[in-house]
Amino acid sequence: MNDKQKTIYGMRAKIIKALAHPARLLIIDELAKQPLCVCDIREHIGTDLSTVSKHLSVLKNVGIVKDERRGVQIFYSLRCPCVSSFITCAEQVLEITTGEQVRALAQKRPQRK
Amino acid sequence: MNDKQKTIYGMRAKIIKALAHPARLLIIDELAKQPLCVCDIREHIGTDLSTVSKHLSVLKNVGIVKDERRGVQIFYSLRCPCVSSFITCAEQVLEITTGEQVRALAQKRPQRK
DNA sequence: TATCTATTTGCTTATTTGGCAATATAGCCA
DNA sequence: TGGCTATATTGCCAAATAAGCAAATAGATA
Repeated sequence: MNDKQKTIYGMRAKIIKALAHPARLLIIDELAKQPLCVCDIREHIGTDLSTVSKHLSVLKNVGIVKDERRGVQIFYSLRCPCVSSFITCAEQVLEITTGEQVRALAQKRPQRK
Repeated sequence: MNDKQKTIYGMRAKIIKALAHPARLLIIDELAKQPLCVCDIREHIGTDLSTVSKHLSVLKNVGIVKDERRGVQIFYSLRCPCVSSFITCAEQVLEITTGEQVRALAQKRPQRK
């Protein structure tokens, strides 16, 4: 991996890493429906407000969400809706693997290939 | 976030986390072209063989790749090609953000909104 | 100024990563 | 069959990174 590749793949990984957390995936799911303020999101996640804020800043730093102040509240929304496709794909991987597990369990007898 | 959501989003995050590393993204990119053995991948990445093997096991554990022995070598391939779309989406996010940075730099004067 | 909302900072704990060395595994050949 | 070799994996450690909570800080509005 040369320097150019390191840069490119490093930047991509940074974005994907920002999504690689249960709370942040939930945030993405909710923001895909509508923009929300921090306290709204806090209710969905159920952790400390500062934790929510940190997750949002992670997503904001890599450009996945944007924020906009409306009075005392700050609303977040998706800047790039395609991130929802991450979840779809993750679901497909899950289906493939769990599907195979189910089939493997069902095949207690030697299978005819 | 209730228990069911924790499970669902946890599983999804696990899959996405498996992709959230520069070396593993490069592996995905290469495997999208053709199946490769560990030593082939090692040449692309340029780290210790054991490191490559670990990355592959991370991908295998979540079901993103599968392995198959051919003679003395073990070939890895994508089990779910949709993971390539992660990279495409990451590119889009990058374009949006870097595009905005470029525009922001170009606008040294106050902009008419 | 008082209050409501959100962010930042400091700190501890937990997780991830990469390299080295040791170990395991399968194929191949005498 | 038994041993040899090429290939791949695992264990262990140190360094780097991330997560979560709590307290302090900032910004808007009445």
